[in-house]
Amino acid sequence: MTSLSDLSQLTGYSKATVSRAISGNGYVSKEARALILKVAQDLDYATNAIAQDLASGRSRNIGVVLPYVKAPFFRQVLEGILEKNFETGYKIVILPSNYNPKLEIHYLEQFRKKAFEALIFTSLQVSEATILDYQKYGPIILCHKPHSELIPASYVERKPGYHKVFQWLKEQQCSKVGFLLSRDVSPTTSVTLQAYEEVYGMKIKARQVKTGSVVPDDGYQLAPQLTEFDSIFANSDDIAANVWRWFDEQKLPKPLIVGQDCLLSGHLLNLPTVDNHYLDVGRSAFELAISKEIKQLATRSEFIRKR
Amino acid sequence: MTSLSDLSQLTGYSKATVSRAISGNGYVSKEARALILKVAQDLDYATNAIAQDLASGRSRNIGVVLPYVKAPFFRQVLEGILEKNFETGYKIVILPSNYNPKLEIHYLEQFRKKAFEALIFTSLQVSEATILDYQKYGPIILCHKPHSELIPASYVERKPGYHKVFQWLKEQQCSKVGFLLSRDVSPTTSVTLQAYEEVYGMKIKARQVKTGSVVPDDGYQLAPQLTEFDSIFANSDDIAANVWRWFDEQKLPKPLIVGQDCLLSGHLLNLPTVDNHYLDVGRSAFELAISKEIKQLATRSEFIRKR
DNA sequence: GTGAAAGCGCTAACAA
DNA sequence: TTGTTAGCGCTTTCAC
Repeated sequence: MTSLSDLSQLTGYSKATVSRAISGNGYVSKEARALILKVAQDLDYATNAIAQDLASGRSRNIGVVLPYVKAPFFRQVLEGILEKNFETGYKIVILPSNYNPKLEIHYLEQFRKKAFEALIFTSLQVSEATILDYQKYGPIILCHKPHSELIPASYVERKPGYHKVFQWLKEQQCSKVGFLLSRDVSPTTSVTLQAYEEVYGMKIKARQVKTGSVVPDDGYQLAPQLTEFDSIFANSDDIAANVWRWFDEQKLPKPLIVGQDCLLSGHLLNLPTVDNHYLDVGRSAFELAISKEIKQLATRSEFIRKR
Repeated sequence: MTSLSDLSQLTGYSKATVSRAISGNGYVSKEARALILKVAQDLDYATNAIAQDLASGRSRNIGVVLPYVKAPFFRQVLEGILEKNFETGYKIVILPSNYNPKLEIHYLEQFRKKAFEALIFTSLQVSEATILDYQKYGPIILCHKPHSELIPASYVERKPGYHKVFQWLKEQQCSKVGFLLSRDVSPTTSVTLQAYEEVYGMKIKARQVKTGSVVPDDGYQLAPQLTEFDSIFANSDDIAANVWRWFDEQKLPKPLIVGQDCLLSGHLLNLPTVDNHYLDVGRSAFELAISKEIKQLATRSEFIRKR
């Protein structure tokens, strides 16, 4: 555990000179540098990152709050963040929230204590007011469209892709569209239903919508409730694929099944899908996190009919 | 940016008393505490995590080195780590290596500078000698079986599961087994071929083995070279599924295809698989990281014929 | 070119 | 119960 003082003592130079020699900031004579570096080498000296952080007042940590890593959305957003972060010198810290607002608050508190220089929320349980509150401690980025204009965000503009989906389903003469969604109320849910209503020009009926569709197997579990439809819009390829599997096993005629997120499962079964470009969401979220600009970046989703 | 000193000045109490009041360590009179906490509240005071780290000499960071997050192995090991870490107070820092030894060294150097209290390598490019070298700075855990007994590790004991695979293939009268592997030389490769040779009692022939099978699509690309086999052992369900897809598209009779890792793709197509329990590998790796014990934990793989 | 000294913000041993 | 003091290890002015 060699420290700067040790080097200072052993070389006879002051801590300041040693610091300069080691860090390379400021003038040091050739001989001094040589000696100091040599002794440092011999003693296996390394600067203490924590002390540097304290002295410079920065942690270079960026926290990424996410409920879990399995889901395509969270996984890919994370991937985008890591990609952009590559070799920037920031450390990406994973903060699992499990959708628990208490935990989110806990992370916000750590943020307040300067444990992180920025926070990226891939999912938010606490209120936007709370976020607005904590913004004074640094950049907090959301990964969905906030109500407030004052919160930086990087999100998917889903409408365009969804419109295309429903236009296509309409062209295919589909008149009974069923929906698989995760929750009753969520921004994604409302934009989905809105797009449908705009294209089909009719209000959606409650029975068209099945919620509780989160993990792949939910597709299999919910499929029996979908026999009345001629088409299904699922919230993920993995789920869509499991709907397909149920119909396949039952030897029932299959409805048109549209998935999302361009996953392997959908590819294998040749299901149409929506590419939501989550990677880009992650990339932009990272940019926002280090830029300290308050702006909102939208990435447009894209309907992929054939692959 | 209120600091302890500010509180000390404003309340008239010493920094020590304020520190005690805030942290809850040590005696403070009711009145003192009340006053101090009130002023702290009013000033929106928060202890500085970096300063605490410096004073306590710990970062509470654990670095996880991984080439990328897409692959099931890395993703699931990470998941296991995060799960075990949940609410321990450690911060899990993702260190993408891209299989680049230079980067690995870079992270080891940060480790030396106390940026991390422990390091988990899910994949290792640098030599074990290098790891042995850096061990003096703290625990470094590997996620494959090391040659040296002196390096803590959590890994999959693949032999048992693989044996079962080949026994089953033999029972099914498969006499021409093809292999899809990522690299020519790797611990996994050799254990795979060894298991085959032990069960079949014969040397493997070079033409049975196709390498360069890494991402799902590689299965599709390599499939045309597999027509001579009556069975295929692939290194992942995703890859196995793509082999299946190619045969399906060509309307060729399908060989028995065995995958690995219990992924959705294999499930959809009802392919036999090997569960390598990567989650457990991650969980144990984390335990090792905080335990500072030098031991090696093996998780046995498991053949899953029907699901 | 170099060094003294003052911080960064907090903790902890010891005294009072 | 509280305060004094001395760090933790490094950076950075500002003189010399």
